[in-house]
Amino acid sequence: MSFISTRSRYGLRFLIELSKRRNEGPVDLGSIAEDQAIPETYLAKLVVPLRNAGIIRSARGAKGGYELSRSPDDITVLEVVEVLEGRSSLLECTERPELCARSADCPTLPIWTGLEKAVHDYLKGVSVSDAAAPRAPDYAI
Amino acid sequence: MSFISTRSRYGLRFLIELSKRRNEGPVDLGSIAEDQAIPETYLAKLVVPLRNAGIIRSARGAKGGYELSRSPDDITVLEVVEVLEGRSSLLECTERPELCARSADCPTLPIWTGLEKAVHDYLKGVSVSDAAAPRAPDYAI
DNA sequence: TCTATTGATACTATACTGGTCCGGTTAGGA
DNA sequence: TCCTAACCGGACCAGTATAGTATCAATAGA
Repeated sequence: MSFISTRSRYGLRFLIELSKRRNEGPVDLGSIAEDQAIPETYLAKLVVPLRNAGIIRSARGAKGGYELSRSPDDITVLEVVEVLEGRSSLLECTERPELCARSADCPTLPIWTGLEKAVHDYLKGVSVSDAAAPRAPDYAI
Repeated sequence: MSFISTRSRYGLRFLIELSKRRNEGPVDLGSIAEDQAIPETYLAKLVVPLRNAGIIRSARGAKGGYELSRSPDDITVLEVVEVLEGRSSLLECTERPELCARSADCPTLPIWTGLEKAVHDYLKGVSVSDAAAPRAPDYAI
């Protein structure tokens, strides 16, 4: 549907689970997939970019699984979204203005750039540990 | 690609043109399509929801065309985006939480709701006349 | 009536989303 | 050592959205 697809949404829920189960050692994908009701094979694919980005680390073999490789305080939702959506931007125009011949004097460009910044600032201000917190914090409505 | 597709982008540029050519009478689609370098047949489709929403009005026949039916101060970019993207939300979860069985205690829902609000507030604060202004106003970077 | 212009509908190519499937690799434990 | 739980990687697929194109009808001015 959009900028925030199931990739980000599932991925974030996965990371929240990992943060709740810290110091249990590696958590296997299947158990998270099951209790988050996310198709395991699909989740398995989301996990790849998260690992490549250094957000989680994996352990292979029996008793293997995944764990956060950093404190959940240090993982912003912005980073998760960028990694999982594979782009940092809502719009090509703001990310690569050179692709648009009109960008130099496009009257709408500053609007989209401003929107981008609003989104960016908001997402950067929320971390995985905020998300995992039991009570609704101040980023909520 | 996303929440802000060519529909919103073309549509907004179209409205900005109309606002610049106010009191010329109805402006024909072809001339705007040409100088904005937007495929005319595509733009013709975007114009329909804008008319239905009461943002523009049309005149048929020779010397026909389109004009803003309100002051460009009274048309927010939020309205344009909502009308042209056909939804008000980046996410199903925030728009129709009842569709998701988990929404009641989904830890990520407040995050997406907050993001939604940030986007909404920003877009509501910019009008077509702001966009048409020659100098970059304060909504810009 | 001729012609410019909107209005409405149907069609299409391409890419993205949200998956599934399957064979292979790694490593812990009996 | 061998079994098996778990990760790894790639191919594949159906459905939907995006960005158009094409065609024809309706309307109004000259």
